[in-house]
Amino acid sequence: MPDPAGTASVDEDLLLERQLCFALTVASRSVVGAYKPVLDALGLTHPQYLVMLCLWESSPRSVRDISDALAQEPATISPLLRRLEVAGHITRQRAEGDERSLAVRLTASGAALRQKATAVPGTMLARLGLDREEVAELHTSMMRLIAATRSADNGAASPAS
Amino acid sequence: MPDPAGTASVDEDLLLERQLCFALTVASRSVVGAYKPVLDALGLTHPQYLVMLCLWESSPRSVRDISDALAQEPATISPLLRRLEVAGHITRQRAEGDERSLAVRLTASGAALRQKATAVPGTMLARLGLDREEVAELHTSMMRLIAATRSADNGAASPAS
DNA sequence: CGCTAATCATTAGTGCACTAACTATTTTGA
DNA sequence: TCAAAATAGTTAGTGCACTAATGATTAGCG
Repeated sequence: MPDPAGTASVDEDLLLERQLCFALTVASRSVVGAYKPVLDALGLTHPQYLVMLCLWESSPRSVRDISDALAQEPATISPLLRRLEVAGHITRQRAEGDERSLAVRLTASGAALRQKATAVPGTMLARLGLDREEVAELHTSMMRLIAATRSADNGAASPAS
Repeated sequence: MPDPAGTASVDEDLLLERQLCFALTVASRSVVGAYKPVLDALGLTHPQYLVMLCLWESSPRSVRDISDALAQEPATISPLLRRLEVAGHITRQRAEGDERSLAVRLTASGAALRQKATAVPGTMLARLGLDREEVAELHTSMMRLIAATRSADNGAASPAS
């Protein structure tokens, strides 16, 4: 059984491996955790903050539109929007042209929250001790990873059909 | 402290900002999602896979030991271990020396699963189209980010500006 | 027109991750 | 020695993220 050249790296891969996906999930959780005290001041969770960023860019948007922008399922966004409505930041009403679609719209309160949020990015850069250049590098790496998973989905999913 | 030179970039930051934390969370979800079909063949979720990696490295471990290794709360690990026990991969019994502690131990089934898991790292590298060098670079970036959040927790919490 | 397809949003159900509160064991120190 | 503090693990409760199924509305086509 023991292949001198190959099996040695297989065992190491089960360690190295842990560093790849593991470091990524820990980094994600850690960064989101670092946002928490800052976003607590706004009364938002991190996913809710991302939705608000979406709406601050353009206000009447459908659920599908938001879920596409955030790369999440509509089923994930739905209850999240309900909480934002309860908090008074958005309204939810059926769209005029298409009664299937929902028009998610900022309230005055939701629009006003944007002013307080303008301080968040700078605060986070300071907290993490990063400059914009480092952030840009990390962003590039993440986008490459995301693109890699997309090609993985398309290419390796079902070659037999 | 509104700096006149900086105010122009504040609006842009609310877009750029989204690229930082947002790209990280999307990348994390995407990579975990890419693992799913591979880990489904082992009957493991991604967090369960990480626990098994832990135990394949050393078998009788306490809950606290595992939770430290994975940087998660014991309350997160606890129900996860219960499912792994139901699946027959581990046993849970009180430690001999300290009745408070739990000895989490691989079963024969759990140890055997390691053989099938040895193929996972190579499969994932191929699926993502990455080589070990790129993985190493990404890992370095993630570790720097994680370290940055740790210093953020320690340093920036108390001094009220 | 009327019937079927497709689309939009929601709900049900599973599993993760966290905080806070709780039980059960040590460990400690007056 | 024996009560208080510390430690180990679990449970309750909230929120996210996903898949699959449901209900409601619109679009397409014979």
